[in-house]
Amino acid sequence: MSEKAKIGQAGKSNYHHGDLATTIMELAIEEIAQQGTERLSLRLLARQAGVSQTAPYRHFPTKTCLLAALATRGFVELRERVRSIVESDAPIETRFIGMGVSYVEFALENPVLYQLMFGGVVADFSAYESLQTAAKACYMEVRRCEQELIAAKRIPHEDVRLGGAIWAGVHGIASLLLNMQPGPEVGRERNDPRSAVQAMRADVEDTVRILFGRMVE
Amino acid sequence: MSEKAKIGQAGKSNYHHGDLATTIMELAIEEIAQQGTERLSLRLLARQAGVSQTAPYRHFPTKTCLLAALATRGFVELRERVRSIVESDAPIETRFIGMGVSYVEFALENPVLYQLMFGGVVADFSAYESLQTAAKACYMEVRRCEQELIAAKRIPHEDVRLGGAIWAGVHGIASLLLNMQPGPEVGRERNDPRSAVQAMRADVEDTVRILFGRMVE
DNA sequence: CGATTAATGTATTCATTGCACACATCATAT
DNA sequence: ATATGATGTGTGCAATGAATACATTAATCG
Repeated sequence: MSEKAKIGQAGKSNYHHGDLATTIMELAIEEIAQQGTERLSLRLLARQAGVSQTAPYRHFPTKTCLLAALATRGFVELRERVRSIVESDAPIETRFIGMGVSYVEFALENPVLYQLMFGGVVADFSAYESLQTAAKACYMEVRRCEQELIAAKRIPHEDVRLGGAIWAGVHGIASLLLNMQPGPEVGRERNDPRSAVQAMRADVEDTVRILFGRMVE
Repeated sequence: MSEKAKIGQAGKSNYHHGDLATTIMELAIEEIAQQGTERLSLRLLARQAGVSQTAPYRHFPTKTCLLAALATRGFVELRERVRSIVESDAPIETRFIGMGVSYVEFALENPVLYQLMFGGVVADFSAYESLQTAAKACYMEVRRCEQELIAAKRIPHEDVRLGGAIWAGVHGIASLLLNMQPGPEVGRERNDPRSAVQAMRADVEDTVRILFGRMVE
């Protein structure tokens, strides 16, 4: 069972690719990063993978299915990252801020995935069950962090919307950093939104603290 | 000059449509709301507008140009709305919270526009100058609100990232509300992210206060 | 072992799309 | 009135998403 994975690896039969699904996903990420979601074409990915033009459809019956799969993977990975922070044994204040920082960092490191998760390209989340459960699981980690804050009596626990507000905060930072990227010519004007964005990126932790300061101190 | 607008209005020549550009934009919004950005087709819009299949290209040389135009309009309208709040003569605390609320309300009322503005579909903002300046102008209103808060000595004014953080907050709320919409079957589980989202939507103002509470009190 | 079967990839086909190009028609300003 | 620019039309083409039928392989089980 451990050896079966290297099927098409060393120029063998060449009929079966070995792991087309993940290969397609990886190529897709690259392609989206350069061309955007609109111009992405399954056929091109197939060509790049050195495989029949319709082979990818075996794994992703629809272009949107591919995008949804990518988004799902994004939620899984983000959850993993957030969890590793929340479960560490630092004081809750540290973990809380750290969670926010690592959340934003994930977005910065995986811009394509993050955009797919929240960019509305998939439109109907509920049409893809695994996507929906992945998103839910991801949120539950954030929520867990919130619960611990409450338990530590640092905040009044009657705030039902607190979990959402926390998520909104980190998501907002991440989304802005991704979407308001300064072009090659960096505007240095006083009121240029991009300069604010630049400042935020320069020190994500500070930005998180500005937003959540009251909750932890 | 005031009568020239009703050109193709009352079943006249029918050759010139009168105002194809805005008609296409409006149809596009509807279509995107139902089908999503991917499935949107200029040809379909043309058919719906009762016009040649390639006519829209006269106004929007590219599909992405149409999307960019929509996003631009979104920024213009959002700016207008935010400004009307910020410029009123209520105390700054009220205007600040009100700004956040009206920002979120705009997103809820214009989900398609908002998604186009921040969903990353347009990818290269800097390729469309009017879009970029509209976005900048929009941010400047938020920023203006921030400056007034600072002037009122309510917050330490050395926070360069404050403007960005404020924007991130409202944007995060808006984006989450749009993207985590509960499906027909409303999850009532304790940890369902959608229940948090529902709570947020039920009272946007409270949510805004939770996030920005410290800044205004 | 050897045959069955499910997983995976291929070949072919079709309607639709984005977009380019040349042409038609109108509105207006000179 | 007429030249001119803005707007709409018609045709055509390459590329796409996707459906269908077929080929090849790997794994299972007698």
